Amino acid sequence: MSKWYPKNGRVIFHLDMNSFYASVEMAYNPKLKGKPLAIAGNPEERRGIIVTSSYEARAKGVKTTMPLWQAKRLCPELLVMRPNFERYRKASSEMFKMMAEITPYVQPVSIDEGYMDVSHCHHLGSPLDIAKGLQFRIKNDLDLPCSIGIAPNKFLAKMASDMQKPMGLTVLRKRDLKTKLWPLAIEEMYGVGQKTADKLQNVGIHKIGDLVDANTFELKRILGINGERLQQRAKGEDTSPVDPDAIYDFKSIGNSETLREDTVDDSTLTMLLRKLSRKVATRLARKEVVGQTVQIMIRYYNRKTITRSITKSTYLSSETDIFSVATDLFELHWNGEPIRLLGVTVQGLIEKSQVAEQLDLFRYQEQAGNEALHEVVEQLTTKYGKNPFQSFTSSVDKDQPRTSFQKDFLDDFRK
DNA sequence: TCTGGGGTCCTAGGACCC
DNA sequence: TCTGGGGTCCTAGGACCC
Repeated sequence: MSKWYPKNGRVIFHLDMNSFYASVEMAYNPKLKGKPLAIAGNPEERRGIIVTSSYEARAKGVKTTMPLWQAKRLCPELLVMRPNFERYRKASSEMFKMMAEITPYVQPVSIDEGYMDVSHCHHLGSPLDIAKGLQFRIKNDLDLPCSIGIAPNKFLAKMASDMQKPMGLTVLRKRDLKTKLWPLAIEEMYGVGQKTADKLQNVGIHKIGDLVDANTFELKRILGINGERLQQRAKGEDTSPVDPDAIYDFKSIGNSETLREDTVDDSTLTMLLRKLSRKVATRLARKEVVGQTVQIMIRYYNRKTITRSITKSTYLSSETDIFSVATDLFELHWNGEPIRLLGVTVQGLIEKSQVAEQLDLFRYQEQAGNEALHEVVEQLTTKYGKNPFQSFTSSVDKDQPRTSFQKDFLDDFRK
């Protein structure tokens, strides 16, 4: 049975839904099938952008993040819908359910993609058969297309799922790297964006394969720790585990909004801050977490963006508290120029239930600490006839020379 | 008529402590 | 009179991904 599985090593799937939002809409309304369809953030707004588009739209040059007006110019017959997140969430949870029926080692990465570790699924057949079955079910039951990459680690699985779309099944083994991975352009590599691609091209690295032979010190000099990691990945090495719990320890919750028009109007900006604080508070409450740091983001008319944050000594989660801190930060740091976008984020999150525990622990430590300190001071006072700490304070305050009493104490102390 | 909104991770400097 | 080095926390910005 285990003939298909490596003796040492893992079998990882990366499942990626193809043009997910558009595909879900087509599953709901089959009349949309075969037509150029785009999902746009806010179709009525000037500043709407393309979130996803069907393959028919892509054929006309429509791309994700393209401003809507530009997409319509390229493809005048483009059908545009606004996102319907309820539908997408439902389809997503059905898809993850099907994955979880195969193995509990499922790591959701976003609404439409996830990793699976099927290293121990011998009883279900070969990896390729498992992947085929999963892809078939998702297509048959949900009417949604997906691509699956099969590889010995997450990075290669991710690259593999990208190689054939839509409805691709791609196996990428170590022995396939030379022909399937290394010839790809460097900007195709997961983890390499425009900036990194520019830096790498400047030193003659144009293909993923070029990374393999590159000098590691040189890479580290240019890209920091990421340079080393990219090289490891290019060599096909990635030990990061499939972590089903990764989605639970989120680190921040934030909301931001681009205004219809750039503005300096105080009441508009205050209202928006209030609205964003409320949204964040609602989401914190739903997840039953609280946070210690509040961050605001201001994007000005010229797209220059600043963030300002402050960490409080207590945890907060209410709309009132978040709004109050956000307003303070805003008033302190806004330079008065027209604003395009505002954002409010709460970071340093912990579970609500942990706050009480922490508070108890803190009280305990404080109390224990105070008791211990009192004891020490008492002992010292007995020994020297008076509290040495007090005289230290006064001598520093008044800039007086040390008394012989303090010298004694210090000598004693340093022993 | 340019370019959304949700995140994570890394870096780097300064404060502060030991 | 001049002085180390490591660790952690906080803050701001940048790169990347979906």
